[in-house]
Amino acid sequence: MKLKGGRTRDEIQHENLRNQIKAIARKQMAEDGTTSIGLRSIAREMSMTAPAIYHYFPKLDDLITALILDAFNGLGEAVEAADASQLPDDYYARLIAVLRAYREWALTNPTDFQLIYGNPIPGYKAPGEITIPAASRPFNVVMRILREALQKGQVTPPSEYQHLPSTISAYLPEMIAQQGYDVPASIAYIGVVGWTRIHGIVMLELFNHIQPVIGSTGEFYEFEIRHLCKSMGLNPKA
Amino acid sequence: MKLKGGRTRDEIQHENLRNQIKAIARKQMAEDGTTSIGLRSIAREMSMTAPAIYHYFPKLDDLITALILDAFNGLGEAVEAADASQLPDDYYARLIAVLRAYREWALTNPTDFQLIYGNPIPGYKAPGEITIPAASRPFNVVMRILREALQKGQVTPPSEYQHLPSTISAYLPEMIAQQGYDVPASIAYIGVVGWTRIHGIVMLELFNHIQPVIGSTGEFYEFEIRHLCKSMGLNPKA
DNA sequence: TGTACATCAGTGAACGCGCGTTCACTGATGTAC
DNA sequence: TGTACATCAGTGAACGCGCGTTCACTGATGTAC
Repeated sequence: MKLKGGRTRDEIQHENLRNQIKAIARKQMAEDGTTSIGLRSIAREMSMTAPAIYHYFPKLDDLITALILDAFNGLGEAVEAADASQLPDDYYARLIAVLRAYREWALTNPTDFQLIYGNPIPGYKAPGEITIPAASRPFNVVMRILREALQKGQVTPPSEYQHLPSTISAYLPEMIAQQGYDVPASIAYIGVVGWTRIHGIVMLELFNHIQPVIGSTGEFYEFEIRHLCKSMGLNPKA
Repeated sequence: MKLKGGRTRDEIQHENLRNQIKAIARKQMAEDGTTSIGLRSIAREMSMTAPAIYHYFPKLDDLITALILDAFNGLGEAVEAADASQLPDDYYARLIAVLRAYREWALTNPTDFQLIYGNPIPGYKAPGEITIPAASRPFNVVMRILREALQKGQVTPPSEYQHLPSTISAYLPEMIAQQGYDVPASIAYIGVVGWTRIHGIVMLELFNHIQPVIGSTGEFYEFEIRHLCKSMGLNPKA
């Protein structure tokens, strides 16, 4: 029997169970780390036998891939939503919102963040052709904001980034073309710089390395992302 | 029978075996991740029975603590050696060498780096009173260089860091006094900023997230640490 | 110099637990004719 | 409308493997008298 969307009741039920399995896997990760995902323990928690899980994920690796995809897409959606929540022509507000969203998503989904940006899971090999597009979403948003801001003349890449190291300036245009970013190399470069900067703060905060040194990681982050925008000539709307 | 240093042959033998156990644990981590350390598998590789290990590490956690300590100290020593390898009054060269050493140590000891800065090991709780002093060593080196450079007037904290967020400017002097850094808050702050910046690059490079975007991570790092020094007014010796 | 003793590294067996994956199967459901 | 069939979620048993930790013990060594 077909329902709307061309999916049968069975297919919907199947997907519901896949989601339930993933939800339990996420819970287990939160409790015991990303390496603790186990088909047997998930089955136990679902009051099922272990082999039943194989109807939904033929291999443990498939489950992990699904979790990683969900995580990348979750971060991507959070970042895109933050961007969309601001006035389209307020590039400063958009970029700040996006940078905040990156940190907030990491702090509210620490195990998902570890799953995608932390230690690899032993023995697991991610299928790049599937995960990479999802992984690019947050960076795509930043590139879009910077491109639009640049078109309106509201971004001026720092002068020292006009002359990049030779290997990098040879590489970036290729990457930019491939990704369709349509920005000058200096803008792509500063996007990468921004990413590494917020990522370093978030990583050190996530594992509690930086709190004892700086006190308030929240204020530190706010202060730093503002200076980051400023350093590229992107300022609050008058 | 006592030998030099007041240690018996037995004590030396005991320590040798502790080191051998740690070496095998490190090898296993390199192969299967930080969560794969196992007393039984170590014993197997040493052609021993598992209970024998308990003479050297009463708990698995003790072994992990020893590995973490070694890792922090290894990074600390690498950074200190890099500092010492430069002319004492060439603060720019010293800081650059130190920043390079951080990345190089991470890349040549990726699992040790994951052990101290990556995902926590499920169920393991680090004894902070032991690990924190070792963990501070690299940052201590940076603070020392900046303090000396400042005394010689060769560092000028960026103007925007003269006015820090209130919580942070209230917290830093306390932290500085406690650690005996003897620098103004703006200098401590920029030290933290520097740490988060190199850490972000290293983390993203270590897990291969940034290569596809920037091409050469080595040149990127070099370029960025130079700009970092420049941004605090620390320039190459004439 | 010889003997009694203490020390302690290492063994082997056991406890109680975990895991991923395969296999033949049951039993319910929906489908085709 | 009734029957034969295909589909597939889920079971239970098994395979072969892993783990940390405890326990009573053996056996060698060095020490004290």
